[in-house]
Amino acid sequence: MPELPEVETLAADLRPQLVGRTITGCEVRFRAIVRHPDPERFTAELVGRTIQAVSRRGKYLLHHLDGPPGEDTLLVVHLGMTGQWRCVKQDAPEPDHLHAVLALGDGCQLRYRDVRRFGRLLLGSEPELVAARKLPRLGPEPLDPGFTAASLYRRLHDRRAPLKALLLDQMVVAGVGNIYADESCFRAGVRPNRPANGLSRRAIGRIHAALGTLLSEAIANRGSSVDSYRDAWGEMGREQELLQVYGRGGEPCLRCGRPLSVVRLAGRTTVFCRRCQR
DNA sequence: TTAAATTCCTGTAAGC
DNA sequence: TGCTTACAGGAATTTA
Repeated sequence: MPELPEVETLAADLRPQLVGRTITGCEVRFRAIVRHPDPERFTAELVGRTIQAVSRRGKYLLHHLDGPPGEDTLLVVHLGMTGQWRCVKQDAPEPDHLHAVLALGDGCQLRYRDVRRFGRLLLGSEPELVAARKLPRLGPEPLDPGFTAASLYRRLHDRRAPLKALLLDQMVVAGVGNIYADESCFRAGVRPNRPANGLSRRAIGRIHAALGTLLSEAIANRGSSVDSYRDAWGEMGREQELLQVYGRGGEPCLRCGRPLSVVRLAGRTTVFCRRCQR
C-alpha cells in the first residue's frame, strides 16, 4: 500500500508530466471518492485550472493549482490501500474500478482507479480542508531536517499507547503506515508493543534513525509493491525485496533465525522478532 | 485528551 | 470443483 516512499515516488514521476497542464474536464463516476466539496462543485471548480506544482505531504499527493494570488488551492489525492493515479492517453484501454477521470487536453487523462475504494479526492486550500475536517493536522515529515530524535521523544514520552500505534498516527509523524512501522521497529531493535512512555531517549533515537534510513532507502528503491502499488508507469518498486519483517510472520528472523512473531496491534497485523526486539 | 474498537470495501486464499 | 469465510489495512468515526 502507498506510504510515504510510494507517494514521494509518484509525485516525482508525475511532476514533469503534469506541471503546466490545464484540466479541461472532470468526470466523477463514483461520487463517494470525492470527499470535498460535493462532486458537482469539485468538477466545476477544477475545470479550467492549471497545475503549477506537484508535491507530497505525508501520504497525500498535492497538486497546486493556479488561482487568486495568495491562495494555494490544492487537488489532494490520497490513495488509501489500492488507489492508482496515472496520466495516460485518453484512448488507452479503460481498467475496471475507474472512479474519476480528469481530461488534460491534447489527448491525455489523469485517471483515479481504486479497487477497495479507501482512497479519496479533495479540492481546496489546506486551511479550508483542515477546518472542514477533511485533512488531519499532520505531524512532522520524518525526512525533514527539523524532525530530530529530540522532537520525536517529545511527541512520544508522555503517551501510553504502544509505540507502533503512535508511529501509525499521522498527527505524531506523517507518512508512516504498517510496512514502515514494522520495519523501523525491527531495525531499531524495539518491540512495537512497548508503551511509548516507557521508552528511553536512546531507544527513541534508534527509532528516529531507523525511520530516516529506511524511508530514504525505500524512496531510492521507488517504494514497496507488496499489494497493488504501482508507480506512475505501472511498474513495481523494489523495496519489498528488502523488507525484513513485514509479511514474514512465522518465517525465520533474518538476524537470529528465530521464527518471527505475529500479533495484532492498533488493529494491524504486526510482525516482530522476540529475540532481536526488546 | 487519549486510546481502543468499529466501519468502509473487494480480491485473494484458505478451508470444507 | 465450488462455495463460504476470513483476511488484508488508512483513517474517519464512535465508544469508553
